[in-house]
Amino acid sequence: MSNDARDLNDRSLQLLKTLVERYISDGQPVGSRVLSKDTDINLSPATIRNVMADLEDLGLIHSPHTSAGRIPTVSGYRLFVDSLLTVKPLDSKDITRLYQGLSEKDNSGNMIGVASRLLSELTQMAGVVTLPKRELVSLRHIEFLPLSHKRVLVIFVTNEQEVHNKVIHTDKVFSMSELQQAGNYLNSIYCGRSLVAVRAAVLKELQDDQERMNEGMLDAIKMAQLTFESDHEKDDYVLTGETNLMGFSELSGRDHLKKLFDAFSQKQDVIHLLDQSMRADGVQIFIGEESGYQAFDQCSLVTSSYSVNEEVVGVLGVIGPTRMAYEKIIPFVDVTAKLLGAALNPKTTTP
Amino acid sequence: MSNDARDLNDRSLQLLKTLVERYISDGQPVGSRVLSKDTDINLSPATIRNVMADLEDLGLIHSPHTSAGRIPTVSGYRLFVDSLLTVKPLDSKDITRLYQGLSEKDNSGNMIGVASRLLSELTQMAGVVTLPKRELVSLRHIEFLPLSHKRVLVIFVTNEQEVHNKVIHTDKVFSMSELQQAGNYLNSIYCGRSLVAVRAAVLKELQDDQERMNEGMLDAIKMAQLTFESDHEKDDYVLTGETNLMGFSELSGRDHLKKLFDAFSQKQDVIHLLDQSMRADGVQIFIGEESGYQAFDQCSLVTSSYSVNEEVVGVLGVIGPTRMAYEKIIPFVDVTAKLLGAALNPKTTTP
DNA sequence: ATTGGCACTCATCCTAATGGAGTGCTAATT
DNA sequence: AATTAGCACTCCATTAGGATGAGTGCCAAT
Repeated sequence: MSNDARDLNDRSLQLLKTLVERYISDGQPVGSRVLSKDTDINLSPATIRNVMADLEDLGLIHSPHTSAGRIPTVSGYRLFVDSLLTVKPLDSKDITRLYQGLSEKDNSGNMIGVASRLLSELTQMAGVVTLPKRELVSLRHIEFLPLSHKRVLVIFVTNEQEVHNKVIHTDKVFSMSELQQAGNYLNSIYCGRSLVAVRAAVLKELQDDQERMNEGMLDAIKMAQLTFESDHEKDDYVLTGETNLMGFSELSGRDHLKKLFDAFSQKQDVIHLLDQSMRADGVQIFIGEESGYQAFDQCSLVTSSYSVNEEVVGVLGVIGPTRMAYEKIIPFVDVTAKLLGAALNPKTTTP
Repeated sequence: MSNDARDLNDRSLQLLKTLVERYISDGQPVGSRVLSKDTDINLSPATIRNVMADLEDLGLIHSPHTSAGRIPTVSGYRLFVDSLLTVKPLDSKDITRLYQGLSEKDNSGNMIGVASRLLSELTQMAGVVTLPKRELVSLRHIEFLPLSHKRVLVIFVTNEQEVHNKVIHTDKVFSMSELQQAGNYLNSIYCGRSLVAVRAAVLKELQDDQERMNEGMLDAIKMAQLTFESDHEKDDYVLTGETNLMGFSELSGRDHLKKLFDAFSQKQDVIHLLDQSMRADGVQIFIGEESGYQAFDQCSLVTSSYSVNEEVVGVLGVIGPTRMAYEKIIPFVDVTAKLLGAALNPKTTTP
């Protein structure tokens, strides 16, 4: 008696595969009987029961109670998606929708939102897309406007056309023209550099010799420091189609749903989870408890990082019940990530 | 036998009042027995039953089934909030929280979000705040940045410190400096005027004699026109604490919850509803079906417009189950609206 | 006009009975 | 040795019956 998944023979694996597929499509615990009719290999229910007992010993499936069929455990799903799953090609209608949606130049500046909406609409689950990483984002333009009470409104544009703004508190009152000069100065030296680079450069300037700068320059640098000092704009994401999740009976326990939606509005757990997918490229999957967050106990997350210019800048994915059609969702997320990356790449944009 | 609410005597009204109060606090249909013990006027259950029968005839209350107590109908609630309700003074802790939250100058630019969060946190229901009306918002600053493919990024600031942006498509390619000049020109003539005024003025310029303008001016006006042509930035709102609503059993029917949340993300129904409160000032209440939207069947909406400089600029409110503590929520919404108005008023801001 | 009394209705809760799906085990078969 | 048929068993789900209790409506008495 061994309990290692490696000495499972092909037949057992085949059986596990059909079991998972069947459970995903029906949502009912699947018994030896249906399994016997569903597989090509002709085996009697009795034999199948023996195999299932083995699979249960290995912790790949389990029955909710004595006289029910079996349902996959998290490990079962894991083995399924890692080794057994046969990916289905994308529906051609879906490809078209994705391609159209993500290539329209009109939605510039809201590509992220569009991507998220496409994910949720076409999968009928929740779609999530992180905003591109700040670190890999370059400064396009910066500008200051005076407010009352020693406050200054900073507007800066990154990555061609993303507009950000922030209010900073200054030591003294600035006039409109002073601020304009500061803006011009900063634009002239920092334009085109990444935000982290700017931040580093600014800090260095402040620590180094301040003598060789005139007052205006110093003020400008100080304001830049205030603007970029912290991760003021926490990594964020766009989540859509949450309501689709309310339809799934397995998530519908009242507490469960509340926890899930709370996690969505708290954001931090989701962010942390998505962050983990940032490192790997390609599709990554968190099944049920694997995520480590209670709120996602009954959920799976299929994610993929997306890249601009060969560099990973963000993550997108789909959130749904553990029992989801992985074979369709995985390629779907994969393609969406690639299309989004391409759409965000300024070099590949065609007139 | 008449069936007009006007010939209800004081006793019946008193009874209705306690019935509603009782139902709001307990959530159970209330019977003649408890009502008899709960009122000052000593009446036997039998008498009360007679009165209740009258109230039922008038459509103010009804029983879910033969042997249950009575619960208020929409009309019952309506009569209650209009004439019977005794408003409770705000909890002093709540006042403090509101006052602190809405007077901190740091959250400038996100006052709306803060207000919404306060509403939802302190009421444990959903809070909603519309963004201030564009029409009553004045242009502070406008600026253009060139993008690829004859597109231009417009950034404009309204109302001291709200930053908006939009991408417009132009006829020809502009250089950075051309765009800068256009911005300067527009700033010099339209600054300080309301967006609607700007829009009107721009249209007039275009229809009138274009001869007396030079090319640069004309380009600037055209771009202004593109920027302000439509309600591109649809009236919007900030909604928080939706998840609080999942706790209420009366809203927890799966369909119901889904419809409600769908309405939240569709936004348009909510917007339309809030719009109606724009006209009236002071607190306004929609009870259950009164709203006219199926999704809000089981909800009540307590709203109030908020004003800056005596002028109504937006609406805020609380969304919760029909069975909510109106006597607390109404003054709460009222005060929040006033504090938000004050907080948004640039003139009253103190150093 | 108010009240006590009484029959009646229904939801809720508990219990028991039944049917069915699926299992585990054993003995027979290939 | 692997597979299968058969059988007893377990447990869920559904149904039906019965008790309980809250609350009503109505009528006759006060």
